[in-house]
Amino acid sequence: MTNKDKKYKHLSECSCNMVRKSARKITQFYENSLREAGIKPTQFSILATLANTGPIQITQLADKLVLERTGLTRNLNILERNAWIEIRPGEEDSRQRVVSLSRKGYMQLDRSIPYWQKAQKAIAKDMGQNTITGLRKTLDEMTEMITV
Amino acid sequence: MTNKDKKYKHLSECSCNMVRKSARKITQFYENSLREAGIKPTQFSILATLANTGPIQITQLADKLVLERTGLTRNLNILERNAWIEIRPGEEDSRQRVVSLSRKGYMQLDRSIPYWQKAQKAIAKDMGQNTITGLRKTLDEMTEMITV
DNA sequence: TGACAATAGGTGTATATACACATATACTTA
DNA sequence: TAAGTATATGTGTATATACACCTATTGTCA
Repeated sequence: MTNKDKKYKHLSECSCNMVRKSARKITQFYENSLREAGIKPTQFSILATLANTGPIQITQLADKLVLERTGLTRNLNILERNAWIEIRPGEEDSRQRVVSLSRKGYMQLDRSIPYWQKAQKAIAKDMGQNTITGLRKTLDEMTEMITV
Repeated sequence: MTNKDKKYKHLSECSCNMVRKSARKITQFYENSLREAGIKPTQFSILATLANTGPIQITQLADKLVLERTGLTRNLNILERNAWIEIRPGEEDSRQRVVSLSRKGYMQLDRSIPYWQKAQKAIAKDMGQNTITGLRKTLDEMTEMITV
């Protein structure tokens, strides 16, 4: 191996790339799983979060989802177009917009859950539930740790 | 807790979302780190891979990067616009296009490496090198395992 | 060798994501 | 209370990513 080869070898150990690679793969897998339900993973995660939080303002929702606020806005546009969510102004602060699941949104979420569960189980079976649990812990720590 | 609450609680354990959340965070971190070098993490990883492989055809490169081929094409357009890479037709098979790093591409890569290293070290310091190594192993397994 | 399958690659279109900047409303304080 | 600051959100623009579909070339086999 020449010096030149060595010089670039370690670049393949990029921590950023390792996570993104996996993210691409697992996203494809969940997209395939959810396709029949007519929903994308991002959209699913937003509906799921809304089902748990109830009505919530945009900045808070973005924070919960670890999603850039302006990115969330465009995601919400899609959900609103599908009538899965309702957005109304904040009652006390008119700058705010409060997002909530619509009846149709709950129906879409309920319809999607079995497909999501199938994907969840497939991953857990392949990797082992313990591995997944450990992975979640490590990734959550990483997500918490990084302050951008 | 009502039944309704319970019903949606487990959705927060989505394996897809846990990886994507981390991917967003760490991407932001590396984007910030690399900004001064004038390069994005995706672009950096492509240049780095090219530095290791030498001239390589597009499908093979996409495979190495675990990147969807058509997505790679658009990435390559940007790199070509910056004159960091050269693309020429395959010598034996004229359907192929062979990608290689240009002199300017090597220079850009070399200029970027210190910024990348700083990010790498920051993550390793925060998480612990052992954790990172284990994480890489698990994520690589996951990436390998998932067949879309 | 001509028809058809296989392969390499690009384009159309939609969603996802990021950041810089713009706007509107609320708050604070001199 | 007017001026300046802080907060909540949206828009412009670029990159990232996915899939369905299209084209061009190559390979195969009757």
